[in-house]
Amino acid sequence: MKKMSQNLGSLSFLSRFDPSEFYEIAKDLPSTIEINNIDLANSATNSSATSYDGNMIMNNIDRNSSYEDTPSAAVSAAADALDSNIEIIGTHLLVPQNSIAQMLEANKGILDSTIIDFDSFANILPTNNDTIIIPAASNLPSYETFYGPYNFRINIASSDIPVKKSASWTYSSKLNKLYSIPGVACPVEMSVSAMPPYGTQVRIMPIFSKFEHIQDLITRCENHKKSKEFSSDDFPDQALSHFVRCRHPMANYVQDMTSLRESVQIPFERPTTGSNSTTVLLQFMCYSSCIGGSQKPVRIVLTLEHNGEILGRNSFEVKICACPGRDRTTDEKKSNKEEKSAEKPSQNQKSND
Amino acid sequence: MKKMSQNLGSLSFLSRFDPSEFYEIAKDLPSTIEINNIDLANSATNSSATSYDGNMIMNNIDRNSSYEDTPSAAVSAAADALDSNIEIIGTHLLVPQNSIAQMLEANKGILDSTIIDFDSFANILPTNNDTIIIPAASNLPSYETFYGPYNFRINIASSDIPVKKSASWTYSSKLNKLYSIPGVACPVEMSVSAMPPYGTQVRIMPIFSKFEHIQDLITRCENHKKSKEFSSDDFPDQALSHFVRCRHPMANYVQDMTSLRESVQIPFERPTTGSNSTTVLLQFMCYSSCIGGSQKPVRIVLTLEHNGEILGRNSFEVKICACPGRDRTTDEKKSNKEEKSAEKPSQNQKSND
DNA sequence: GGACAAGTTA
DNA sequence: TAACTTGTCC
Ligand SMILES: [Zn+2]
Ligand SMILES: [Zn+2]
Repeated sequence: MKKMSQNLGSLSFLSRFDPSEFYEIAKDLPSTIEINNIDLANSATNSSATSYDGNMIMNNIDRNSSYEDTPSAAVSAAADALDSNIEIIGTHLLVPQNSIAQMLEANKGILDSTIIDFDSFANILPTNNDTIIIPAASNLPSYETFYGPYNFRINIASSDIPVKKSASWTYSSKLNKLYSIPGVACPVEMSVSAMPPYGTQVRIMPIFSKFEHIQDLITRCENHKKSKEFSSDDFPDQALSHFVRCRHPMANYVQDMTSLRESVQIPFERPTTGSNSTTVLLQFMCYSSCIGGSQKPVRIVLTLEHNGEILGRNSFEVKICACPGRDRTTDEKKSNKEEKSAEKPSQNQKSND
Repeated sequence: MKKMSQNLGSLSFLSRFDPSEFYEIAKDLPSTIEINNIDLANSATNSSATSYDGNMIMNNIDRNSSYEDTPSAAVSAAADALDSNIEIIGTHLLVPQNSIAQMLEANKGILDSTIIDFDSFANILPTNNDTIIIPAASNLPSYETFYGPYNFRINIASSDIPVKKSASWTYSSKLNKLYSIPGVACPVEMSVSAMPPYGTQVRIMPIFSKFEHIQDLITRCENHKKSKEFSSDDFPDQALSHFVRCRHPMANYVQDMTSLRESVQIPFERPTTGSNSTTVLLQFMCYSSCIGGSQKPVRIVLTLEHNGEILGRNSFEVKICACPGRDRTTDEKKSNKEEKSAEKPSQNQKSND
């Protein structure tokens, strides 16, 4: 447990951090932080839902967490945090800038190194009982795009026009959304500008992208888990309950012990000579309607990881359905219609992506 | 195992049997019959799909069967039987009249008693290898209406007109079809003209009514079985997988060991003084769409039983759905439309009920 | 690929 | 209760 003290003044440069720059600091952040005695209710920032300027985003690192409570306790802790003007966006904690900034300002001396080691704070901070426990990374995953030091990117090749109604999968680059029939292998290309260290892996994890559902786990429905439909027998038993499968001989189906989230890991491999991207084949083993339907959009998050450090992150939305072509056309028509009606101002706008 | 011989002449009165009359004979029929050496391919009767006149219906009795094979073996045996001009209707075996009639004619002497004891045939029949095994009652259930010696009848009270679109259940007497939201207790009235013997029970069993699906088992889908939805905790564990629940303190949730079919049994109770019917509350624990959808219509069969003997049988179709009122209206409109178009002859008519 | 069926949302 | 969503049939 790391602790930080309060009332430390202002460090405005923190609000200009972009995610890639923040990486060097964030990669060694602890996954759980206690903040002592910060009077969050008095923080001036009342951030709107669409603009986070003036706030500091603290990136949670996906590693073994010291947050040992049950998921429901985590949710209630998260609710507490929200009540205190701390907003949770993916696995990020959005804390009013002046609070964090003030903390850091008073301890400028220890910010000289390029990597902020929060352990350094341990001995200068008081401990008392009214602490806010911020949930760990494993409870609230992020899908924020983060190319990282190796410029990790993904691409899904799709013949956009015309949309083949009968295709078993199709990708809308306009919506960054993949449509597929369950069990169909969809190719996702990954690229880096430089080869990451040996042992780097790609984790593929499905999450609900809306904040209201982001804490819900995604797993196959009981009906499809029990049925042989979509299944081939060249998958390990662990894959049975996983919504996402990866057609890779070294695919490793894991479940995080703390968050209970299921994901697949594969080694990151150098592209074959002459190509500048590696293709991974993903299969989705339930209909979107099995796991929440249209009101719970699903995102597939690919993270480049090395020894638990996040080296990059990309994501795309998926809809697994019986008629990918039809449903993509419907979505794109609706999107076009919304764009037109967005030209005249309306107060009820949702900004997706 | 009972056996019957061949080439026995004609007994035309058998074709005039009605189900109630047949009861006295049928109640002691063995559940498995082997027919030896009958040249079914040469039987003259080529019964049409809509008329079974001129055939004899043998009622299978629901008791411990000597048919010990797996369900799939039973299905293939049934298919063999069908190939041989024996048709299966519910748990009834439809055998060309001349075959059975000929068998019985040659053994007229043993038909003198009011109850035909097929054991009497045992010593006059040859045994050899080319036998047809007819599946037992437990494999193919019947839903044929049979009021029986106690005039067992059911009724579902429904305010027919106008159809309340928002009702949680509604009954169409025109279609003899109950529409209900899952988990809703629907009242079914049972009546008898005389009180059956002590220990008489009512068995409630769901079956698919179409011949193509009648051998399929009906059980709750895995999703609803695992979910707490629709469930109250005042039901025993055995009820969990049952599609039909009965709100009766003595309800007994059973599964037939041979057929694997699930059903609920309750004691048959005398109506409260002043009433001439007993009401039983039934709950249906999955959507019809969970267990096959519109192409697999479901019937609820209520049988009055005493020591394994069938004393009466009634049934009604059910559709368990989210909008009972809407779907009933749709069905009745369609039914009206079909009635009109049925006035000009068409060869593709399906006679339901 | 159109039309239907049927759970869900508003 | 209407409209929409979305799996399934034809
Ligand atoms: Zn599923
Ligand atoms: Zn169900």
